[in-house]
Amino acid sequence: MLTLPIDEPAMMCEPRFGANYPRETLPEDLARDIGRRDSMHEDMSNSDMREDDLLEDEDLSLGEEDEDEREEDEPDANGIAKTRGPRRKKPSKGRHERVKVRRQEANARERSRMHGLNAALESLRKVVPCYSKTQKLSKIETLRLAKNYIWALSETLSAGKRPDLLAFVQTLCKGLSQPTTNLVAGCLQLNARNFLTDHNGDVMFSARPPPYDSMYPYPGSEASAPPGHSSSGGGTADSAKPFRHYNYGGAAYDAGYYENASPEGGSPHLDGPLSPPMNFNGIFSLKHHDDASEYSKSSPYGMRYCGAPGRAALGQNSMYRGGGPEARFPYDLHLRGQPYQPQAEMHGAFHN
DNA sequence: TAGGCCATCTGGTCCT
DNA sequence: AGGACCAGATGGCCTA
Repeated sequence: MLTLPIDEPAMMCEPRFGANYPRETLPEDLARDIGRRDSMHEDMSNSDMREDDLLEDEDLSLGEEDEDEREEDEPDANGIAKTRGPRRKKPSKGRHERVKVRRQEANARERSRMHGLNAALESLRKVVPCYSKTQKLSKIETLRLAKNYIWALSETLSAGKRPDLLAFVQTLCKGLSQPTTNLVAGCLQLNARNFLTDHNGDVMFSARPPPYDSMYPYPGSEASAPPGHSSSGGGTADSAKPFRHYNYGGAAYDAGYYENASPEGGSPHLDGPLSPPMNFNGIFSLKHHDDASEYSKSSPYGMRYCGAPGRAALGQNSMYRGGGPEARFPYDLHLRGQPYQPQAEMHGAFHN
């Protein structure tokens, strides 16, 4: 046989994770993954090795010395030595090995890069609403939700007044898939059917969230509506329609609070020197709570945003405390010279 | 079984 | 030359 063993350590492992990617310095999961990949690499490399076989056939016909710099003219189809034009260098075995090693190193770098990207994405998952280890948001949904979250929080600051809960959640769910929308709604103990879409795909309000209404009824609301049964609140035919995700193009916002453009329309206008409110929403403080298990334990949805320890979900600072529809958000803004703790408040509202 | 999601490989491009 | 980044291709896994 002309081929080398494809699982030859010197061929497959040593160059691949040599100077640049020592296996022992890799993250644990990456090293494990690489180990798995190495074990899988036999069949994965088969195509390469078939190609390698052909190349090595040529190489063997050329001999062992490096032929990269050979100057002899190769005869053309008529047997006449070509003296002009670009000469096609046959890859020598040494050159081919170097190419292969570089390719393997590039693959390892690319894997590492993608793992870093995924790690960053995972950290992003932890600071947007509805983090769950068991039901992870997809990459695209994580990015969309993060964008909506930033936008909604920015709106909260720029508006300078209490936002409407449903409008906030609707903003969060803009453009998200239905499962993700349901997830967000579930995190906040909302029923997704409460923000319905009309036949144009625009989100419409049909009812207040029954769980909150039943616990903290608004004046005149149907306090007897059973929690979790949204259709009983609205009672309309629309309320029975399956929830569809937000339509980006024609978003129907709560006119009172989200009167600006959609998240797709760019950052909301801010009067301050910085466009987005920086370091506002407790995201950074969340870094101290990387262990989401403690949150998920107490959550009926297995998520950390429902009933975090040490915080009364529906207590004094709850967004659902009494009052009218304007009093449904958990915090007051103290914009001028007053102590202002929006981080903790927003954290409590959406990271409980 | 189709579709969604994901990890990985791979070749190209750009930059240092 | 080599690394970072990107996008296309591919195959595996999972779910409706």
